[in-house]
Amino acid sequence: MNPTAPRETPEGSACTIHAGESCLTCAWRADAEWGVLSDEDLRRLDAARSFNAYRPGQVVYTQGHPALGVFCIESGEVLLRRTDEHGTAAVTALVPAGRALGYRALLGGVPYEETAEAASEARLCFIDRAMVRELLDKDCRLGHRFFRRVAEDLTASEQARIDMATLGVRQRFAHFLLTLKDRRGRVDADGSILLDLPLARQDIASLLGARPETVTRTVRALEEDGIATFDGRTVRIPDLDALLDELEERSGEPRHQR
Amino acid sequence: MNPTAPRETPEGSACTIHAGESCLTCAWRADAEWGVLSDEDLRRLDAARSFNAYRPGQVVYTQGHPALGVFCIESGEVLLRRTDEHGTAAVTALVPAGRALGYRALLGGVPYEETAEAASEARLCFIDRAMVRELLDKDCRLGHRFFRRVAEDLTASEQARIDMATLGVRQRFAHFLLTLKDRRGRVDADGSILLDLPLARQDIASLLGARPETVTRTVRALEEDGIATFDGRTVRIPDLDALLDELEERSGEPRHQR
DNA sequence: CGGGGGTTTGAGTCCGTTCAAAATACGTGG
DNA sequence: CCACGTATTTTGAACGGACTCAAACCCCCG
Repeated sequence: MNPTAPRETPEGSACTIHAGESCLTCAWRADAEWGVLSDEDLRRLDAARSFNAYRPGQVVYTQGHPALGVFCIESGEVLLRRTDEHGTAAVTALVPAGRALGYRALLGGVPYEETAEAASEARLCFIDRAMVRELLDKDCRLGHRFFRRVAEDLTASEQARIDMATLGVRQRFAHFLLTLKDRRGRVDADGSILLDLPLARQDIASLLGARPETVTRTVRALEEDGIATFDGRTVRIPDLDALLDELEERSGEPRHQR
Repeated sequence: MNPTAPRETPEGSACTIHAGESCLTCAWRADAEWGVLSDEDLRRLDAARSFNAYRPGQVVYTQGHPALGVFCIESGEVLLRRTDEHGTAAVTALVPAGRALGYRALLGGVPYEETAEAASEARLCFIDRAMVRELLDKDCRLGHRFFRRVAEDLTASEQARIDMATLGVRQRFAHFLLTLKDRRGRVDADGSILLDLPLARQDIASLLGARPETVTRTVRALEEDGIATFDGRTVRIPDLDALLDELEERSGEPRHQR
């Protein structure tokens, strides 16, 4: 269950930079859980946190290890990978910048439930468990915010389960592209949308609950239908409406009752 | 989104019984979230709560309605049914006795995310939102307990997603039977295990992420292989090991990395 | 006794998988 | 900077599990 021993500090040898943004001026302050804290508490948070840069693929924390603290994604995206008791591994989420990581394990008092690794170049803050606990005790609202976040995650996970049962791979992939578009989509000179896939094909497949071969074929099919063109990890979407139409066509859907 | 107007009291016309178990002597006290409360608080909880009986299929609360409070399942089981924005309905969980219901919406400050209906004959407690809030404010540990519960639910939901992608219907069904066995399994005179299915075939299918026809065929296949026999809603499992073996055979499993 | 929903059964189809091999991308050391 | 070995991605062909559709069946209830 616990292949390697726990460590004292965040894993990997990412260099610690003390020059990171202040929590008070953080771009994500409004959305982040910490946003409920007073300026004074934020300053204490500021002083206590450390700041690290990660290269793509670098592990942030490992499933099964005791939770050392909470991470915040300042920039980049982080992949969550879970291995169950049968040894089956799957990507469970691609977490966007601005969100916290590892709070579930820390607040729940359990080891990390998944391995987190940087999907792209990423910069993360790390807040030690002692500081988190302290802030949590001081201001109950912080706990509420984290509760809300988990509740949202749960809703999202249940929706993913429904989609898995209801939608085909093509539709799930289209949905994934739209999510990416909202996060990191750019508009090209000719008006078409550009975005980069932050994941290897394999990991996209795992996230979608499909095999890599199927993803490849789906990509080709979308290209042949003029929905999108793929060049390496860059995707071009000439007509957003065409992609949106993909989601509507729910082929064989269970009759919704009442 | 909100088909009917919210109501003042728990839905349906279940008769309120004041003679229910006291929270202090509740069989689930040790497991339940309220277990962290002091005897004094438990007495206040006792006084404030109401107690209702539900017939199978009766709605406890409805998706989209504002959260009025938290329910506790004293006996019986409750089905959670979720309808997404496309109108696709799916059973998301079968909640066993001893667990709370509706806390996610209430604590998260959002409307109920799903419709809850009694799967079997059930007896539930209802705790008004005002009382929940009061206890929550007074004792932070209660909030922690609920956080833990949602975190566990999330882990379970993610596992279900993985199972959906990895396992066949037959294995998912076998897994479902084993869950039921742990909850409500009895041992017959001849040593075989007996249990009742608390759900209609349709709902089992939905919970498993399959069609009713497929469930029927799976049932037949299990009977032909001597794993279990089905008589209406009663299931007989002559050899538990044979059923357990079903779970091991993960046919085409994604190579687990590292 | 005649609905009516739920369940079962059958036949045919399709989507996604499996397996195997070729092609491409990638990182590393020379 | 190029050559090489490895990992990933792509392609092809064949298979199979679960789905669709449609009809028959059943049981419960009025």
